[in-house]
Amino acid sequence: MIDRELMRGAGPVAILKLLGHREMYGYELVEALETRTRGLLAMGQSTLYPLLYNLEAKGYIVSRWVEDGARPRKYYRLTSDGRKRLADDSRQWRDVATAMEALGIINGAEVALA
Amino acid sequence: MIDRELMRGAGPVAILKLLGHREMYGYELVEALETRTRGLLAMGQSTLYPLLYNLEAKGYIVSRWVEDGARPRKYYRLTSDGRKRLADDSRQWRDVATAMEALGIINGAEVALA
DNA sequence: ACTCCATACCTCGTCACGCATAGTATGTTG
DNA sequence: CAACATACTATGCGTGACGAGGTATGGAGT
Repeated sequence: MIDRELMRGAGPVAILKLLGHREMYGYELVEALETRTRGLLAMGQSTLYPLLYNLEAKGYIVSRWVEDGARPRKYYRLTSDGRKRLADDSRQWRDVATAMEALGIINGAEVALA
Repeated sequence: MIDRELMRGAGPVAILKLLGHREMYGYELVEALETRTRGLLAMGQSTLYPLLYNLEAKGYIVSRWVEDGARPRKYYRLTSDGRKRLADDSRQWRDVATAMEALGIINGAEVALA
């Protein structure tokens, strides 16, 4: 399991990325993170739901209730602002990964950034 | 510049890694992060110093004052606990990088973890 | 029928941490 | 002799993860 502080940086991007494909509901996201990342980025409901409310409040995602099936579900999808945010966050993650490699933390190479 | 939440996960490991090579003092670390990561992981003094105090309080690093030169400097070095923590954090970072790749955030591949 | 687990949502309180801001003190440079 | 660089310290605000606890319904086993 991953540390809390690492999750702070990784959580939102992961959610935005998943919602970038198709609309999904909360419980589904919890399971998707568990299976798609083999538990590495797994987060509980008490982490996910507030995170979703936060992303919605900031306008990166929007929700709609669907009452068709057995239980009511709240589906979320990305807004255009959300796509921008996802693109920006992804760039930041690539940057950090680059820096981590430069320091020799991710890979053993440890070269100064040229 | 990277977001503060991302820094929360990246900051401590980066410092531990730098101190893994040789003992360094605060101001030197600020500059090392700036140059070694091309500003990607740059942090100000008000972020670094409290971070150092925190790592020392947890026993991952120890400090000693050196009065030889022009100004007094406080040098920090890793403890054996610090090495363990560095090893553990590095593993977590590799895990997160793996998960980010699986989600297609770092690289475009986007494969499920096999 | 009844129990238990899975599904699906929501809420509150605690704790940690980044960093802006501000302060102190000395060496170096124009 | 005024700026600027070096070097460390202290404080307060805002943000967010997550444990713990709560509600309600569907399905599976006995």
